[in-house]
Amino acid sequence: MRKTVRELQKEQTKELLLQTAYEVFSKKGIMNTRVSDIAQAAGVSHGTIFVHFSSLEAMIEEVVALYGQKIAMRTHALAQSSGSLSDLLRAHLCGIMEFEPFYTHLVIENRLLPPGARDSWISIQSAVSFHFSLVYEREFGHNDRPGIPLHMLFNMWMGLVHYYLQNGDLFAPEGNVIGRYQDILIDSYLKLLKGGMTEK
Amino acid sequence: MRKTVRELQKEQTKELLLQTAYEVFSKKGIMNTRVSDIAQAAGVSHGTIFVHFSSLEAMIEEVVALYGQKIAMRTHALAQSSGSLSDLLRAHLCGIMEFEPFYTHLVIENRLLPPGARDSWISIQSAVSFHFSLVYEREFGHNDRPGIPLHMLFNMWMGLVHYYLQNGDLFAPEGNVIGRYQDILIDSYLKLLKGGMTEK
DNA sequence: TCATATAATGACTATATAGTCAGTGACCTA
DNA sequence: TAGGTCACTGACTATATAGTCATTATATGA
Repeated sequence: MRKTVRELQKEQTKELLLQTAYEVFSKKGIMNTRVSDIAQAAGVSHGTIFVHFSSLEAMIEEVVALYGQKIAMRTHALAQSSGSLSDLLRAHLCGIMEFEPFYTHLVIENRLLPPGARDSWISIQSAVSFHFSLVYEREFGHNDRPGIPLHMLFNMWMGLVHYYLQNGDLFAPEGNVIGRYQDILIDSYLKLLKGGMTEK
Repeated sequence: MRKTVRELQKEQTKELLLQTAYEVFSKKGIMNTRVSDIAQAAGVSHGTIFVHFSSLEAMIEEVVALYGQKIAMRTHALAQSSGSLSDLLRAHLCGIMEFEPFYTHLVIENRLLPPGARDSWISIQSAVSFHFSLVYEREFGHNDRPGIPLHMLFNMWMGLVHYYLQNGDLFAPEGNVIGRYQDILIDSYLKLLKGGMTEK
């Protein structure tokens, strides 16, 4: 059955709301955004939001799910062409950089978001973890760092990156934390990792 | 001039409010706590809070300043007796562990707190940074890790620890993240650090 | 063409909660 | 001991804001 104009416009409006919410969240933070902020930015009335979402929480969950998936997909795509761990880390940071303001608010607020949003957040991490393990074992095997579990190496990388994003107001008040620090982050991490380690 | 009973009781009440707020914050999180939660837990009326604090924000700032200082002092004390970096990291984690629920909420919420509270949070980090640099240079000098700035090594440690605390709901749902992971955290970090590095 | 369905509207309601203030009784001091 | 002071009370106010719903205007399709 063909789509009527109405159905099409409804979809467009919802699309508009999701994207507008993403932009407002990126700028103001998620928990600091009011329904009216989004309505106003999208140029629709307050009530329209609730035509498309059952509640603000539901809307947050949907926005985070949608853009979380975009982030994961993009990271996935960039990671495909990574031969080395160095490439992968750079791909990871590139993926983040494309969504940096929003991603940063997820880093800052993820524990305070509705449950579904936190789940989406965690699946982004999982996607990265998958590629990290893959590339790491291809490059080094898994016995080169006896006593340090692979997941710990992954957690160190994530911890480092998120630490910089979470404290972005100190590290790069203009906002481009990744652009400014990606080289030193990757370089330092790899030097530490490879200290005394032989490649496969 | 001697203190009157009144003055004394006023001080006691304020003390009680600060400590009660600390406890409620530790349990419920800071931004999720209402004035009435604290009043009820302390067994005073709602209005009493505002006899002692000009606003909820001011109260939060004062609580975080007070307990932030306690944490810093305690860490300082524990770090004094640290001969090696290993000792220092353990001291650091011990210091955190004594305040773990509250400290965890600072990790999770610090970017959303009133400005003064964030300042207090940052000074805790500074205190740790100071000891870290001191012990590190004593143990290794500062040329053993060419190409990795000392502050980056510090940020990696902090990033790792905070990553575990921030995701404590995944790592240790019962809450004792540090107790459960301190050995592996210290061990992994030091192994990574010392890979191929000679001591001074 | 017209009766119906529905996306959008925005005024309205319900609720949560920070902060105020007049009142009270215990303490203070002269 | 008497009048004043002040910590404390809790009902009250002000405000912000999520969510509702009757109404409107437009598209649908018989």
